[in-house]
Amino acid sequence: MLGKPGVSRSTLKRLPLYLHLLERISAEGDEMVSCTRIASEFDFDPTQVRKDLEATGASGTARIGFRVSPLIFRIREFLGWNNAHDAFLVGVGNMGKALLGYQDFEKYGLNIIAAFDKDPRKVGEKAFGKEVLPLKKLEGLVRRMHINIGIVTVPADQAQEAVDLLVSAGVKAIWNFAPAPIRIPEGVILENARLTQSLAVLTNNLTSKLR
Amino acid sequence: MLGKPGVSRSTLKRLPLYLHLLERISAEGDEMVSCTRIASEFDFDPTQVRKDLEATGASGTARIGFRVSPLIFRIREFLGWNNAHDAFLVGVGNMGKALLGYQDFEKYGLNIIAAFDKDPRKVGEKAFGKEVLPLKKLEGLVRRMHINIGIVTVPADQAQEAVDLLVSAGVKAIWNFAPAPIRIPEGVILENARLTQSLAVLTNNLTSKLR
DNA sequence: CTAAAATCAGTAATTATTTCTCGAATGAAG
DNA sequence: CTTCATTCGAGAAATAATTACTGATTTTAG
Repeated sequence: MLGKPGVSRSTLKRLPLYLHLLERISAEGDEMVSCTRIASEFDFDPTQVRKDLEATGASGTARIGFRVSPLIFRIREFLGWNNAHDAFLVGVGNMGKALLGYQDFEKYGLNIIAAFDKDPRKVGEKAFGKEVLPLKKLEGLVRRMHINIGIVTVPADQAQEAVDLLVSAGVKAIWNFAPAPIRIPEGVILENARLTQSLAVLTNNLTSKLR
Repeated sequence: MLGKPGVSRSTLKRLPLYLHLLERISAEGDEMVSCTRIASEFDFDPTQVRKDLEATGASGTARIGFRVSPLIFRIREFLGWNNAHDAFLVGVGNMGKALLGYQDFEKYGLNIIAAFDKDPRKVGEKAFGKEVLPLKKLEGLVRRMHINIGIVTVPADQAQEAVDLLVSAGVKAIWNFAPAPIRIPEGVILENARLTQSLAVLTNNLTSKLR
């Protein structure tokens, strides 16, 4: 029902891929889908797809496959995307603004309520309909509004500071975009979303291809 | 000298982390560093760090560790970050703009030369000092300027189209930010930088923690 | 000069992840 | 009704990644 407790990171990262595909399939009117079909879209192994789906608690029927709509629901449920999580964002630079302007987070269960910045010139602005507040208001608002997620889009050298502030205010999870090693207390979730990691894979592949 | 040929994705993704740390260490004036120290910053296993560094072709001396500057150079060389790669970006939305405005790509060997967009209203603008050109100019310019990297920041339903255009123009690698399964011909490199994957890990961890 | 501690480097063991294999179920075709 | 092809599901095997172990090396301390 709830899906397995300890699912691997790799599986977790493939689930959104399946989800996007399933939504497209659903929009096209198909009601059933097989792991074979999903796998072929991504050049994955069908068994891998089946195991991934199994992890969410979904089950299919032989020869037919999975019903698309319940499968979508199960995956979203498993990822926690059916219920919105409120979040605060710290650091209204380019990346911060991009995230603030990203409409689709709603679909992914993420609701960025407000943004914070150190720079007084940025405070007071509205960025994509969201208010930019001074950092010193952060702590009180996190507590009062029971915010669980802090998104960190400040420069690397200010990242730990921003994280510490969010954590001490009571945030349960940090989504960090700064390229700096972050330390957090036991029990707080840290997820790093670092473009440089992805870029590293690309440029390494490219240079070894070119030489 | 050149580092091993087939290095795992996991290793490749840890290297930028080490690099950022090493640059900080270097800025603080330290000339030597041990794997033990690097590992402790990230709570990694020291052996893992040693193997990762080994993959770049670096070598250290017993009891002392690695010299910081040559190590930085080796990692950057291995990642292909010492020589700039020219890139075109397609899709000047929020994410596109964030990438265009990101100064630090220069450090990572990425040089975004120009941006392209379908929308005539966006064409002609300058986004962060870079010109926004109409899509129909893309093909010719890729060829003429020998652009190797295409960055795709269009909506999901236009992603394959944008990729096809870039690939047929001769781009060797695609850095895709759109949440859609992309098909590319053999020999072209595809690297997906999808925030939703990272978010999925976070929200799943958070919901299983909260329930 | 010797002993001790720290670290690299190479190898082995462990663990995690992916892929393969097989039996049962189901619908379609003849 | 029987046969066939497809798929799920469960477990086994294979592969990949991480972690542990051992010996060699080098500095520091006594």
